[in-house]
Amino acid sequence: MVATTGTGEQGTGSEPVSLSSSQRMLILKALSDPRRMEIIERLSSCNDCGACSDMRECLPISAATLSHHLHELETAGLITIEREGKFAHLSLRRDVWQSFLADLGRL
Amino acid sequence: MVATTGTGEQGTGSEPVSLSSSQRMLILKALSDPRRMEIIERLSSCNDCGACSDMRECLPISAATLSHHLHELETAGLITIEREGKFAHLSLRRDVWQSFLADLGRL
DNA sequence: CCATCAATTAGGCGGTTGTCGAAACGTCGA
DNA sequence: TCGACGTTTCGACAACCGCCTAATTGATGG
Repeated sequence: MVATTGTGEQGTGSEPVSLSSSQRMLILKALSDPRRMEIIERLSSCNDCGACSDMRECLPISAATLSHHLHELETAGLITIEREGKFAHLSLRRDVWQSFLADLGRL
Repeated sequence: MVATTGTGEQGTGSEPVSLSSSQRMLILKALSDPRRMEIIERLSSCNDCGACSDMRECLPISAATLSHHLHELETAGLITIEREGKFAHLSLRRDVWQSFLADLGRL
């Protein structure tokens, strides 16, 4: 999906990863939807509180639509979805987020 | 369109402006298209070299399509289009850009 | 005055995308 | 085992979007 740090996975790491321009485009496309942006904001504010169902209580969308949005965010590399039994735990990939911002700042 | 600094217009200023969340969304939508992102990159690298026709030489799109993209970037507040006679001079609004980045970084 | 040129507008075409309901899948508890 | 539940997949539909050509506007110069 997205480049890992190469020095080992660390979940919501904060060290820099390098993003290709197509990955940056994927991220921008992912963020261009209000619902997805709101998901990212929510994940960013609470460190690890994200189960899918928690999101549904806040967003006025069906489960199918939420799943679709989460898939796109995951494809863009912005979030990690850990499946445990029935539940899906979401977390923001802060390393990717930081690299994305650094990328835009370097313009 | 977009909030000015309030202390006077300065074109490609660099002091902070405050963006509403709908303006931020407009910017994200504007950036989610590869062509528009490329326009922003190009404007960012050369300070004031932007006439519409210069852009057309680099982007493989028709004049109508370019005009459409420029209009969206202008609506989002990311660029300024100064019309002088036949020509349109483009410039990146660096103040807006910086505020946008700061906004995302504050997540 | 008219031809030319830069840019915008109008209108339409085709592909993409957000959305949903329904069905399927996998897990957990009774 | 069976039903309930969280999540995903499927199939479809409507809206949106990027793109073009053609027509228009507005300015410049012969």
